[in-house]
Amino acid sequence: MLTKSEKTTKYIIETVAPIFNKKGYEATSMKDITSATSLTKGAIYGNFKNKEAIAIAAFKENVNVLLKKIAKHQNQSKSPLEKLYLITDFYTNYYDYSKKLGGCPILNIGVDAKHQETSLLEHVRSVINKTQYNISKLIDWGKETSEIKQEVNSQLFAKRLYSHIQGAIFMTYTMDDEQYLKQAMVEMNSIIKNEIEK
Amino acid sequence: MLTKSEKTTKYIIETVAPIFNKKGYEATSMKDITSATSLTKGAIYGNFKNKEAIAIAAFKENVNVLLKKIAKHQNQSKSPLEKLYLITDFYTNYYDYSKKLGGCPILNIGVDAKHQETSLLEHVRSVINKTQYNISKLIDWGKETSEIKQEVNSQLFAKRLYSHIQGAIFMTYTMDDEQYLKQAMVEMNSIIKNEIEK
DNA sequence: TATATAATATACCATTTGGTATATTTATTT
DNA sequence: AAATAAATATACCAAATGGTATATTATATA
Repeated sequence: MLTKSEKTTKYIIETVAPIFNKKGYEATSMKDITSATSLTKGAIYGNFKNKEAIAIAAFKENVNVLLKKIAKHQNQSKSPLEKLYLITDFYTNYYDYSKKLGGCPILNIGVDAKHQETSLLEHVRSVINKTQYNISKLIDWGKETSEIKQEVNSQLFAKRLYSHIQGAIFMTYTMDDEQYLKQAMVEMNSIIKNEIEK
Repeated sequence: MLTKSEKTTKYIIETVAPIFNKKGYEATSMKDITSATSLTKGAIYGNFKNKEAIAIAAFKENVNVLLKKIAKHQNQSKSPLEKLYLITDFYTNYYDYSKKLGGCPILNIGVDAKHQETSLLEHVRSVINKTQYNISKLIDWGKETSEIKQEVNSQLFAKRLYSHIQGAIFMTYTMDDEQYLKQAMVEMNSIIKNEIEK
């Protein structure tokens, strides 16, 4: 069972996560945080060391929610190749979904953290590396099950897919045009079909 | 000839352009601006209405410098198809180049401006639309000169190319890994060769 | 129920924020 | 050179910033 402060901590994180994601680290003020949570500074600083700690917890929360959602989506199939297709399938509808999070945390915090002294950028990089690693392992697994061509460079493809997705997310958000994301996923599907699938 | 205040205005814009690009609108303070320029608030506010006006001027400056550089690069050839290849060629070395500007202004300001009340986002969108329009016109021109396949959807391709480039820029910057950009441009070249070129 | 402890609220702090009114300096014109 | 106009510097403002010390209130333990 959670103690009261653990519950408060959880409540604060979940409440401010979309705010930090939308506005970024510096543009989010303690006033934003106390207003959104209806708590006072005493409650906030009793549960977090400083603003940076809240921002990091908020980013981790967003990423956790997102990665769990993707993992669940991938569970629809047990085949590595199909799981690959389920990634592009997930991102086809990512615009609507990620709006609930306040945007794409990787894109937003990745860009925002570049000029800061926080450790947020390292967290972003870590998430990207882990995600790309998972994709490359999926490819390797597909080679073992003979669904995927042996000659595919799994790490290179993972970077390629990830870069493609992030570009489409940026364009879709900036232009408020979902076609970028939809079209990019159509393109990735045909790349998988033509270049990856055996 | 420039008046004194015109010279000062120009000097301020050129000096603060990379700062706004790096840090974003809210995170750049008037103190940053006065320190960087060694001018006082009197000089700054004598030449600009407010901080927002400086940020917009700074963004326009960065975009102008960038677009002129690309245009010059494209002048190496007079063929529309070759000009297309010169775009990917330009972005192959974009990491080093854009560092001087404080990063990619489209990416940085595009993400940063989303949560603001400034008109910066509209400016970003305008630049993206114009750039994509130029690319699509290049394709159309290539169709006329019979260098490019008639069946290519020029507008769709322009969006696809732009999205690809921006994704690679984001990844290269966030991961500090130029391979994303280099690899993406190799990929785009082969797409042009296989899908666009007659 | 009394006591100890944990959690939250309040009041305050120095510093910084964007912006302005006015004084001073620098250019331009007569 | 004197007068005028333009440009910049100085001094100030109220409001907001992140953070802290302490008071108060809930909660858990004895």
